[in-house]
Amino acid sequence: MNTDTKQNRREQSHQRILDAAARAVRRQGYAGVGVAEVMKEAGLTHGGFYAHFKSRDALLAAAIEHAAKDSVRILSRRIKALQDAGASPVRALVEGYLADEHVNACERGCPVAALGSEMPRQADELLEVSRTRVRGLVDKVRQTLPPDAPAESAFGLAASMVGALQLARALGEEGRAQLAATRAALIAQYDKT
Amino acid sequence: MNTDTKQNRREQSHQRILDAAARAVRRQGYAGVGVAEVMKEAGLTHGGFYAHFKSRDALLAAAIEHAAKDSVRILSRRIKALQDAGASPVRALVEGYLADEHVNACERGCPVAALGSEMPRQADELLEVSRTRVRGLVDKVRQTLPPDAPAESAFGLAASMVGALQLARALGEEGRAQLAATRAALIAQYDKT
DNA sequence: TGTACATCAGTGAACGCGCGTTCACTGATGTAC
DNA sequence: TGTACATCAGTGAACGCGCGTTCACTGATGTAC
Repeated sequence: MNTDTKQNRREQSHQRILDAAARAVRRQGYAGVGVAEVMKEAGLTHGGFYAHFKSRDALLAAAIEHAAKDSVRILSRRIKALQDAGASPVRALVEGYLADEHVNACERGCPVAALGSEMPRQADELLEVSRTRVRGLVDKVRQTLPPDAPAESAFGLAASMVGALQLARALGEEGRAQLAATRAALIAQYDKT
Repeated sequence: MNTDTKQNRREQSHQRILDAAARAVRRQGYAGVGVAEVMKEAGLTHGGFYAHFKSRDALLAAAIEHAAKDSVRILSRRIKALQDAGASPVRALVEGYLADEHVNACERGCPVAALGSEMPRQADELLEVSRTRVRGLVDKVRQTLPPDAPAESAFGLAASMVGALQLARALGEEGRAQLAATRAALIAQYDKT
């Protein structure tokens, strides 16, 4: 149908804007996302932006959620591959999350690691969305740990992984060497298989 | 001497600007530091800024180093008090770094935790200064751990503490509860006293 | 000691620029008859 | 089937605002004689 075509075009544009924003926010942080740049990356001009989002802040909130979905999809695939290759759930999680690929591909990676230190500074709506992402990460870790693991250990492992990813990214080359050892240590500690 | 007085005034202004910037950068992030706001907080007008620093970026680099000194001073005091009260070095480090006071007083706290996710995005000079701060934190942890601890464990503990502090700050109230358990777990893991 | 001059930290107006936002318009797509 | 009209996603010029930076000036402090 014709109506469908028009709707589809709009929807596709919307998705391209969201995709671009979800990458930009992880690459450049909350403050680094510019309306014009995002629209350009989506193949549009800046003027049309407000037909898609109420404001830059509304875009950011949607972008965080979109980024989380994107990251979960990529990480899940990697984790599944590791499990298929024989790794235990915990080992697959740690090796998947702290993979060198994740260190390098910040703009497609976990938004909690990409934005962690900026989250507490955000205003209402953005803060709430960001908190939900943190809880989501901790939950994901909790579901991976064996059911008899202490309740707090999910938060601890999530924090360790986020911190290690950030420090490795900040240090560059020399950080990557440290990561390998950290992966092994976390697996030794949390994997009771 | 009169020359001294004039020099002193200048030096005092310089310090107040640095202090204000060091707090601002931890409170608001790299992008959140504004020349006018910092000068105002230092009790001056914005025009005089360039008599003290070559550029906003030069201020930021100096502010990071200043923030690190400020944070080390505060943390060292807290850690020493804990040791004086009978805590082992590792316990004092973990309880001092992950103290509720540190969660709340972000603008006087560790710059690595306050800026971790933003560091990889900074340009040359700022990146180098930031990396040095990460190395400084890892070194501090290494010096606290017993000499026979595995070489990589300093990076791992530093990452765990930075990540835990960030997630606790992002989560607010509910994060503080998780922190207590994380402190205990990290001490149990790293303290072989 | 007092007076005229020099210094220089700090002031505040001004500038250029980028960014978020608005809005009148366009032109391709879809509808009515 | 063809023609006139309606819709609406997207365009691009324009706006106001905040920010980094510059610069001519001020006025208190310090120096020279």
